[in-house]
Amino acid sequence: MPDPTTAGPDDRHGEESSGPGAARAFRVATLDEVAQRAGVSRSVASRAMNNSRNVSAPKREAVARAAAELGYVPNPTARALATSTAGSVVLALPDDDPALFGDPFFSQVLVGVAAALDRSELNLTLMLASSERGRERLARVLRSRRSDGVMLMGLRKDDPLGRLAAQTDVPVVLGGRPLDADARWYVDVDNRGGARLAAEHLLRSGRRHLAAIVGPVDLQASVARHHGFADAVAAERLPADWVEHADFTYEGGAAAMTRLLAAHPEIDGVFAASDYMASGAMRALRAAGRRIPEDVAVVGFDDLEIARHTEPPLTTVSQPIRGLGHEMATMLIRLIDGDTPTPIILPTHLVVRGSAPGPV
Amino acid sequence: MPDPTTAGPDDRHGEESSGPGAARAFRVATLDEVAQRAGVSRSVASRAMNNSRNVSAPKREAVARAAAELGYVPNPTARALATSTAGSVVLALPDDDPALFGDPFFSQVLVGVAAALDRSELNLTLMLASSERGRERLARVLRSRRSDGVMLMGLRKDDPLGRLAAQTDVPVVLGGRPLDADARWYVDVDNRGGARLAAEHLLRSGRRHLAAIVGPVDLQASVARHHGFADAVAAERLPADWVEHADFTYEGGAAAMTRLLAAHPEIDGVFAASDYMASGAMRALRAAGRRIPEDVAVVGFDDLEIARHTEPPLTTVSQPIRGLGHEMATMLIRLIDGDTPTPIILPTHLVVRGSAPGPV
DNA sequence: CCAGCAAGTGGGACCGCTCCCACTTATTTC
DNA sequence: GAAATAAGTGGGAGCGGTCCCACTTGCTGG
Repeated sequence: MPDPTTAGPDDRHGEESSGPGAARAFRVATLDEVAQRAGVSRSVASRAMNNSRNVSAPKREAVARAAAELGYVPNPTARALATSTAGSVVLALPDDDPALFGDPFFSQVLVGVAAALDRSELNLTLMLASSERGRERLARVLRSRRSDGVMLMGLRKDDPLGRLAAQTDVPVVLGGRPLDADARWYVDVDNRGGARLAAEHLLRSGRRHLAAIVGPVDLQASVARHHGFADAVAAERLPADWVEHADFTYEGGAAAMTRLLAAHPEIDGVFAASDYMASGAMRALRAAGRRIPEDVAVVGFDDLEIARHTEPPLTTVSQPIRGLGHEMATMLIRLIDGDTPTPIILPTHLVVRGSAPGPV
Repeated sequence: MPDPTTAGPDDRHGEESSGPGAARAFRVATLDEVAQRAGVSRSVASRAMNNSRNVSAPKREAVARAAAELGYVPNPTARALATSTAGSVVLALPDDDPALFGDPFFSQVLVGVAAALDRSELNLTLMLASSERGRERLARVLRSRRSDGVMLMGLRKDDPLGRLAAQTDVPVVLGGRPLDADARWYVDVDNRGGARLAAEHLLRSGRRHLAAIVGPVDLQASVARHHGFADAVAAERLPADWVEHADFTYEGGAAAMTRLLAAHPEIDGVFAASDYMASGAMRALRAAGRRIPEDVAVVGFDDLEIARHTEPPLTTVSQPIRGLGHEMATMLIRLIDGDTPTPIILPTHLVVRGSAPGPV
């Protein structure tokens, strides 16, 4: 009866089993071994490890001791198979998006997500899903229950990722709202309100010829910021159509500014829907001989680090980027736990710096 | 004998058991069901799916068809348990490091890693391991074989992460070398050579009073850049000790520059070990009334986007950040496959812009 | 005194896959 | 033509957990 589990006294927990030469195959202890050492059944050991009920104090302690001595670490894969939960969530996003990757935006989201996940036992799997392969992988992961939930960011209009996520039975939390589908669960930033704040600030400081540089039309955040700008300008019965689209990049912002100046030389205030674009716009303004803020005031959006380092420092709309990640993860956890959270809109606020000082 | 596998004809896969609208508890098909539908044993089905040998053409095809019809997706967890491989690797790094998170550095590494992983079947798990909890989690993951390999970045001197990684039997690839331990497998950038390039460029353009702003002493990359600077300056028998330390941030660079100016007003060239610090130094120089590059030339390191947007644009040492991530992942994959790769040092090169033009 | 109950215990059936191995059938080889 | 070899097949034992459930106990209460 060559049963290794009951083999004999020489069966100590395998520090080292001679592998086939290359790598040492360190065999970690299993629950069976812990149970055996503690003199209890595997069931009891399992209950003790998960400290659930129906384990007497002495046995619970014996198991704890045996586990410690053996350096036992539960095998998450086995647990995952048995419970059919993965123990991990995925964060999926396109990797070719300058709005996400051109700056510390993404890193900050990640830090927030990781912080929230840190309290749970969930691991974070990252999927950059812009390539076709990447998409397929995400689809497979979603269908195979390899993950307990998904966070999706940077969704554009008609993004196949959205449809993919809608088809799965795994909880999905969106970062930002999609333009087309209406999502059940999402965390967004008050883009419209923030943009309105920016435009109102310009108006309040006496600017009367406002232009805006906004992002691509297939991003909800972009459209919302555009709306916010228009809200404020229209409220003053000023023309709200001095608007150029760019791609959230520095160069794009500069080019848009140049176009705006050509069309409307009397511009005295600019709202750019990202700090990078604002920064580019400032270069274009300087190149055109305009002084900032004397001739033209500039307000950005994001409050990235760069905003503190432009010359003059950039007045901008601050959004809680880490908070976005944190709330997304928190919402996902609640969803996984069976709760029914409600969508969250995070507040934005204006940070006034030199590029657009307030009314004196 | 109540064997569920041969239970009866009413045992079909539950595709249409739940309504089309409210996707709930969708039971995905198992290999058993595929096998049954294809009229073969599970063994054959398994072989067919993994297209290994010993499957006749007709059966292979039957399995493929059945799998397609059932929308079969293999359960990675079960596979992981059976093969005792995880199917994923982890990228671990501290999340409180401005050198990693203050700029798009980290995102770029990630894109490189993801691109390399995209060719394999490996998933990427991200662990931000600066908190004590995070460290413990990483340790558990390493011991539980939940991961097939680890990439470690941003290791500082005496970092517990290093010891943690050394104790595991899972392959470990380092991004950058640690200062204390000597790593088996790592991918690094030629920091020393790059810094030398920077200093030599300043010298070649006629600068004779060089200072440097370098990073913290517990980072190997930082020390190496310092060395590279010293190499070049010492070769010209010029003083190589006009050096201040900062923390890779803009503010730190500005403060260091101020200190340097106070100590050595005759400075006519500055090497800053990061673009952010260079950018801060430029602000300090302007504040002190120095013209760039007429009075003082400035060279940075990294070639981040910001370098193109400073005024004047920053001459800097370009390093292949995505390449770093890509090579790390590639090396890890080779390690997992049982190969024995050799450490890699990626080349750096100088990008000349306005802040330090070349010799005329 | 025995049914009734709660706490505690361990046997064993899963979870869904891989892979070894005994076995059948077709193809060589001497 | 028998033996050896190759190709194909499916049974079944794991992988390392979870968890249901039948089965002791020790107490309570009628």
